[in-house]
Amino acid sequence: MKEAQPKTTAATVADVARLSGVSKATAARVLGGYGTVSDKARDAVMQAAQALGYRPNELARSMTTGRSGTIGVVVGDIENPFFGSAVRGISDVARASGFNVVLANSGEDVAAERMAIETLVAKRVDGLIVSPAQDSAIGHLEDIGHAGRPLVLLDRAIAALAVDSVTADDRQAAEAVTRLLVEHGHRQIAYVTACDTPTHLYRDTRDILTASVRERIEGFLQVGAQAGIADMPRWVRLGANTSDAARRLTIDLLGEATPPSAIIASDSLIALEIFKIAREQGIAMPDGLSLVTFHDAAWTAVTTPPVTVVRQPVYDMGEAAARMLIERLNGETCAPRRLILPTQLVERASVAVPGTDAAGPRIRRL
Amino acid sequence: MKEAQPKTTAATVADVARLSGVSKATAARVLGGYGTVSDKARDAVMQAAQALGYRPNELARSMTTGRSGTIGVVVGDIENPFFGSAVRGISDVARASGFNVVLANSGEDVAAERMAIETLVAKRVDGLIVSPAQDSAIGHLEDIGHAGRPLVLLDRAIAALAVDSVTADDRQAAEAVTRLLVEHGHRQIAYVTACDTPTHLYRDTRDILTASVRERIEGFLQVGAQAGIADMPRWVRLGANTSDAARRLTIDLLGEATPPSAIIASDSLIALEIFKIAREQGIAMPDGLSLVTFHDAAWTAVTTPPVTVVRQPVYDMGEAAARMLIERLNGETCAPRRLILPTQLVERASVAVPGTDAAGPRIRRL
DNA sequence: AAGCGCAAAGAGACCGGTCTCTTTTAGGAA
DNA sequence: TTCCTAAAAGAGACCGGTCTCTTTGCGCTT
Repeated sequence: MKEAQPKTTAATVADVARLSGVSKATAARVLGGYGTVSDKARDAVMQAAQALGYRPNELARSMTTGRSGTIGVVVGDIENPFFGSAVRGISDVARASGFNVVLANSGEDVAAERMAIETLVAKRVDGLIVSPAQDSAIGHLEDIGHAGRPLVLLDRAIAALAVDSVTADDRQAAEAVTRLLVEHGHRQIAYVTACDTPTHLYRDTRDILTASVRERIEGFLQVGAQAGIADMPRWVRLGANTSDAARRLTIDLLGEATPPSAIIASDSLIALEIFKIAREQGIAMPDGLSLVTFHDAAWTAVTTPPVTVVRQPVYDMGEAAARMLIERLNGETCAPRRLILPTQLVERASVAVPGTDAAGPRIRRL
Repeated sequence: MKEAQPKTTAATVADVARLSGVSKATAARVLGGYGTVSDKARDAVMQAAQALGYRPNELARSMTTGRSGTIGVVVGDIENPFFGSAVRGISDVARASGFNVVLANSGEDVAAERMAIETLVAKRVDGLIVSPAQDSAIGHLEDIGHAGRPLVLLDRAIAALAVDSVTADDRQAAEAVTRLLVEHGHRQIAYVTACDTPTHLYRDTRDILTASVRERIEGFLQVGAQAGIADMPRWVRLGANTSDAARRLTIDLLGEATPPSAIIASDSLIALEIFKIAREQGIAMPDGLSLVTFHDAAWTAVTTPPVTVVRQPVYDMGEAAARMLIERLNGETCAPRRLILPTQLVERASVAVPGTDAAGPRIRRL
């Protein structure tokens, strides 16, 4: 048994070169797959590499080439199936193009997001895909550009930032949802979101720092106002960013003097909590309470009643973001593209005319 | 405006040293936070770094130190909420200890898994956490050890591999679930899993290459046999690895001459499909069909009826895996630890005595 | 005043690749 | 046979940090 390979330290090109009796440069050419080498030399090098169990050091490679073959992704919460799908879309495209994905969780916290981005840039990822927690503090996002790395915003565009973005048509979707409820006769419609302000209170759409949510609330308010509903802003509820918070908030909401007859949930995690509470409190759905949620999570089709949802093309959004980023990495220099993908209102059975037993007139809307 | 910073290329320690009038070594000491430096020098260097917008190159740093501050994670499918939670657990612990997470998807394909691991090792991650798709081909897993990186197996242990692992007590859980069903009077109990063999047919537990699933099936078969149910193996169904496949398989299963009166789903994605089909076909649950699933996915509490599940401490498993890995990185050299976390049978209302209207006798089991 | 010890700073090798530039070798044309 | 050209191989700088080893400078002892 002559397996006596030094094991103390991994084999390098220099080691392989020495064993195969060629120069370091030639060995590097073979192992790195560039330049021209004779068949004879190639064979010798390959054999030596095999014998030594040579594994390239991608770190060293990246340092000289300046490319790491890695894209950084910063999302709010991977546990949220919304981001789960998006990340899957990203990583499928990435892999197909030979890129790796480094994932970081921001927990929707700007400070954490800033740190994550700093680390990723320091690690020399080739580019980044970020779902920015807020669109007010954008210094750290601009830094990405300064560092010469392309950035693609996912799910949340930022007007002040001239970079590629992929979002769903949140505004339009919110309008459609609100209109659907209004047309069913609802006048007390609440909008519940994980998004928050320092005061936990809603006063102005300018206080909402998450772009997608702001758009939705604007659409919600506008359609409500158009329908002649007074004091729409009072129906906006912020801070449902954990299941506990969502719970407490919903219970308070339903216990108010004039509770809502319909709730719009800003994500499927919130919708789930609302669903649970309605069930616990014996509120019949949709008669006692109508519910619509953003994000067509898998479970929404399977409840009783199944939930009417805004279907966002989440996986596709991830794919598109990755594709745009990789185009930039391949030298694309066109003006920033703001891709807005259409959504789909999937009517199931969680919306009814308030206070009736029947599911009410089936009104088709897109 | 004297912002004329060269912008062509990022500032390096050498640049900072030059501007601040100290040696490269001193500048490096300040910027790298090691060695001893005078306050005067420190100030000068910091100021220069500020002026030049210096950002450390983590790549170069990793190359000399040999540590990248990164842990690699390879899972079957991030879109599966099971892995979503686990990854969240991993990344929370990682971040708290100053590590980054590089995520790779294997799609439960060994070849993809091998490639992912190879890349991660080449990128010099400090250690890996892997959910191995199969426990037959383990060469690429052994290579991780050869490369001097610790490995922790997540959710699926491999007897032949002497490394740390974190799993749920799958065997025990499967036994409890099967016993629950048997005690309710079920004799036709099917087990549906995403796991597959080349023939798509189940013949022997040795054909099952995913450790956790094998354990479960063994427990399932044993309890069934003990209860005197003949030909248990015929109830094992493989290959429900996409929602389409799960669908087709379930439809076939329910259409057989003697359909099952109860189904055990190996993961929540499969359970969801089964639920959908039952609803479509007008099969009342639990009277017409009992259902139990592994993984306490959020939605299982909210359906009608809510689903009886095996609660696995998924987030905790991720946390534990990360913790064990980091211990190894900090020099822990004890014998491989095989951590098996207990599960919990959460009885809800999807299990009943077959063919009755009532939910049957409520039998407590753990 | 000489000697000692330690903090602070500098010089330069090193990590493991890539890549430019130079030198050697081989093959074909004149 | 000589010359020219292109392919193949080699030498060594370089990427941007870390780190060892050496030198310098200062305060303190005796």
